[in-house]
Amino acid sequence: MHLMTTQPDASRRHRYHHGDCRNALIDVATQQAINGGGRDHIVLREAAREVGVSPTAAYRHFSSHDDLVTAVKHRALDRLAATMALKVRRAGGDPVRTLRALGRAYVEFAVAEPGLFRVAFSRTDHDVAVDTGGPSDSEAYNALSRALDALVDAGLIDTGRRPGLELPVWSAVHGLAVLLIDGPPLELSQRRLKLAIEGTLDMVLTGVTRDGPNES
Amino acid sequence: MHLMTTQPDASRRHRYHHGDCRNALIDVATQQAINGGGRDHIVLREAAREVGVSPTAAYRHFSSHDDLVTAVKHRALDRLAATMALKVRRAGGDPVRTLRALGRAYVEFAVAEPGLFRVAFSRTDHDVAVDTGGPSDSEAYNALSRALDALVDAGLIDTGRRPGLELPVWSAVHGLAVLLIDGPPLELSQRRLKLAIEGTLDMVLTGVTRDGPNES
DNA sequence: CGGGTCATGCTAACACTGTCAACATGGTCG
DNA sequence: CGACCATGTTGACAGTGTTAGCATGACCCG
Repeated sequence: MHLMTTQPDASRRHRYHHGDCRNALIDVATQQAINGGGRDHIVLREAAREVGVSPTAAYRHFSSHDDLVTAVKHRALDRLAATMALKVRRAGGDPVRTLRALGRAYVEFAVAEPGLFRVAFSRTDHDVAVDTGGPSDSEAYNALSRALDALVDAGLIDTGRRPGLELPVWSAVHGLAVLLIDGPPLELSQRRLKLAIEGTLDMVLTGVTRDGPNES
Repeated sequence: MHLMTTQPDASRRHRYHHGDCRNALIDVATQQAINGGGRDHIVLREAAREVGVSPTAAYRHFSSHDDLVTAVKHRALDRLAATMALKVRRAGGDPVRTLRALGRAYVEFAVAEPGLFRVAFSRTDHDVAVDTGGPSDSEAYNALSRALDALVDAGLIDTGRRPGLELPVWSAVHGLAVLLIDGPPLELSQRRLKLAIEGTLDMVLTGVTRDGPNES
């Protein structure tokens, strides 16, 4: 079967007998998540088959199926952070526009790549086992923190209210993303989708910068 | 095997040969979701085994595995709506307290029953196939709508801003719930959890009742 | 009252999946 | 050159969703 000549033959990148099978597997697993729309659609055996490798070969690179989806999960989180960083760079220094760009990129990513977004926030056994560091390990979370700090510096957020503000803001944006892709069918037109996003961002910014009726 | 006497014997409810096997299956499937913490842990064969029935018997009541989890999903949504309705009744007529009670009940349910909450908002093939009616089919959503209307009536929300306000508010609460049970490990103490919930509700109420810096 | 029909169960089987144990083999390096 | 180790492979096992075909009890109608 293996028609491998003795020559090293570095030109061909299509044999994984000492090409990186690991990344190849993550690639197709990622594609499975994208096409299928979730983590249940990433199936180890099919991925191995597509890579052209035996099912058990995957176990040289991943300790379990769950380990593979964890790899995809981190890749998905990276892509999310990357697109957010890109949009933020285009916001010009203004803190309000920065926060809005952050949130907009977040939910637009979810809508554009629901499969990736779902596995990015899917529970993996790996997470519950080893103590995954808190949210500050996420570059997206840190970007949010910096944006809020900038709003304080700009005098738009009262310093006393600043602590613990990340979670409410993140919640609003994350919730919108999740509801749009997994909630009840809202059948939003492109226009109404935009309105929902901007409306949510309005609520967040107002809620964070102003004072309101705080009777519990 | 079937030691069924000819007498109707209505007293015994423990045989499912003409007891309702369907509800029995939903019961143990629901328990699977609760114990396992998600929809992947609800497995048809094991449920049938536990009910004391052959695997294929389930197919007399559910067209597929997915159909079973859809049943559990609706049960979960009902329970969520029920606990919300309970808490709202205790809020006394005040519209602000009502909205807060609504949100609090929502995320407290998610934290108390993560398994049920996850399947309540998990994508099922059944949903994508038949056109499940919009969110107004959900009693919880309608309760939110009424609470917002009450805030308008109380003069706390400008009438012009009222339309489309359900989604942002729901997003904030839903996002918090999801992040608490599936997001990065925040290791919140009971006290900090309370603060996160109330802080989010503060943001929502302020954002909804006040006016803010709306540069897009 | 008796016989047929239909809902509801059962068994056997298929195609898959994740996972493990045991074996093979190529490249690397002392 | 020869041993080692990373990386593959084959074969098997348990468990899953799902289908086809068969059995039988309960109920209804003539």
